[in-house]
Amino acid sequence: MPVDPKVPGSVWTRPSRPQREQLTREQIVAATIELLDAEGVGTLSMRKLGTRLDAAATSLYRHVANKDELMELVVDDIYGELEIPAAGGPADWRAATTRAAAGLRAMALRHPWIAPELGQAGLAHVGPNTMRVSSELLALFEAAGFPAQEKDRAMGTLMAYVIGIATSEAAYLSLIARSGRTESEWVADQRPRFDEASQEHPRLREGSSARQDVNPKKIRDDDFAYGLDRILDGLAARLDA
Amino acid sequence: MPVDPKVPGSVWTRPSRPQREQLTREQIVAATIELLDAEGVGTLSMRKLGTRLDAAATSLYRHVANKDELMELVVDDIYGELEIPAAGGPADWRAATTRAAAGLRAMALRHPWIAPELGQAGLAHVGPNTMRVSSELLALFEAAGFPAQEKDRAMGTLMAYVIGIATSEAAYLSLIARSGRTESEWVADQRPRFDEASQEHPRLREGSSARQDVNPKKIRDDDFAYGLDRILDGLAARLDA
DNA sequence: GCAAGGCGCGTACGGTGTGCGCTAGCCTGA
DNA sequence: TCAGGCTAGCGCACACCGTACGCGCCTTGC
Repeated sequence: MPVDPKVPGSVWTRPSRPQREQLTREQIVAATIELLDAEGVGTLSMRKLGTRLDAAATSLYRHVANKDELMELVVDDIYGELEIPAAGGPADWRAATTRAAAGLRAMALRHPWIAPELGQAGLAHVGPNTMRVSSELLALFEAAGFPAQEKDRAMGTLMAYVIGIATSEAAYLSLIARSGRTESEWVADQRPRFDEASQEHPRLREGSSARQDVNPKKIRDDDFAYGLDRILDGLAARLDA
Repeated sequence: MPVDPKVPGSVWTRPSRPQREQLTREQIVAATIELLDAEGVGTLSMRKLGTRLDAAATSLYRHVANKDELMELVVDDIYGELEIPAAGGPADWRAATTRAAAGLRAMALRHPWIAPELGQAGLAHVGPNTMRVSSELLALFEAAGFPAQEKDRAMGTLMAYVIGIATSEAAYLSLIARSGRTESEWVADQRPRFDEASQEHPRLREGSSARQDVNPKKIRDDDFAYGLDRILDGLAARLDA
């Protein structure tokens, strides 16, 4: 016999509300990040998030205006993980910048779903951590000796590069993760398919076949470092002029 | 008197199928691009796309495996718009690369929804146009004199930068477009909000307030050119060594 | 001891992508 | 010439989605 939920049980039989501690914004953000890390951005839903917090989906809306705003909060929270080295003198500018860039990339690879969001962020998001990171990065370029009109551009160049490369790395790693294979296995699996597709573009094959036996993670690390070094070379040259 | 659609009208009264010309993959891709250009990626749905083609949403699935595959086709189709200058000698390498980068950025700004997709693409998509563009770009770096092990990396560096910067530009422009204002109006509107938010990070304000009265489009163009020049400087230096 | 406000929740609405199986027209082969 | 199979479009249905709304409980401040 189904009970009509409209008519609550008697005061005696009905348990008092399970005394849940209140939902908080921090809790919601933290749970969202766990869920995103575990399953990626495509399958995040307010209902799943609610379930994970033992709450109804609609309860979340007391603490967060909507899903987009939640994503903004989440992105800013992740930026909180980032430590930018303190600005030293012009001498260690390059080392500091390199470490900052590596930290940003590492952050994006720890949370592969975040890279596309970072790209979207730019001027629109003005969360506290985002601003702190920007400000600290800017300080690095300032200490390096970039004039006021240029430090913004120098930073923008670096950020565009790191976000760009991290986005494709993250997409690639997510794809592999979904396939259930290791990176090396996946690369080996895909080679015939890729070779066939690139049959009429032999130039595309050279690079990949030359590095066929190298650990793919090392390739990615080296590629990242290569581009970063070139960009810092270019910026350093500008500094000397 | 409502007609039960389960019972089709008699053969005589029921019109023969309206002789629509067949749906084709090309048609679907073209319509998708129109829809995306007009309304952005967030509101694209298979049903809307069907309506635009005078077809049921489910009919599209005869020609396209699913929405993700459709997006891959669309991305590759857009890559078809791109003309990469032919590889000349080492002399005009820099000019050619600059033009290629500008073309890629222009493409991404013409179709602001594409930038995030480009980031995701990387190795996963192997459409014909994508491969042609990669191959032609690679030829540019080869002609410039980069050794076989390095031309891939040089290209990757450039692509990461252009995609990174275009992604945030595109996101920003889409935001403005949705607000219904012009870019200059929007910038002026946002200034107080931004100033307040950056109160405790004065460094963030310097750059933006210094350029307060410059045409924002020109700022974006100049910023892009600045980073591109630095990167090409860095790559050129490597070439000389 | 009571009023007010904050919070969680049930329900509901208008979407989404897409699997399934029917139908009708076309092409093929006998 | 005609039967039979193949194909493309479609209606329906399913399992989701984000989120507006309003009810009632619980806590807080007086």
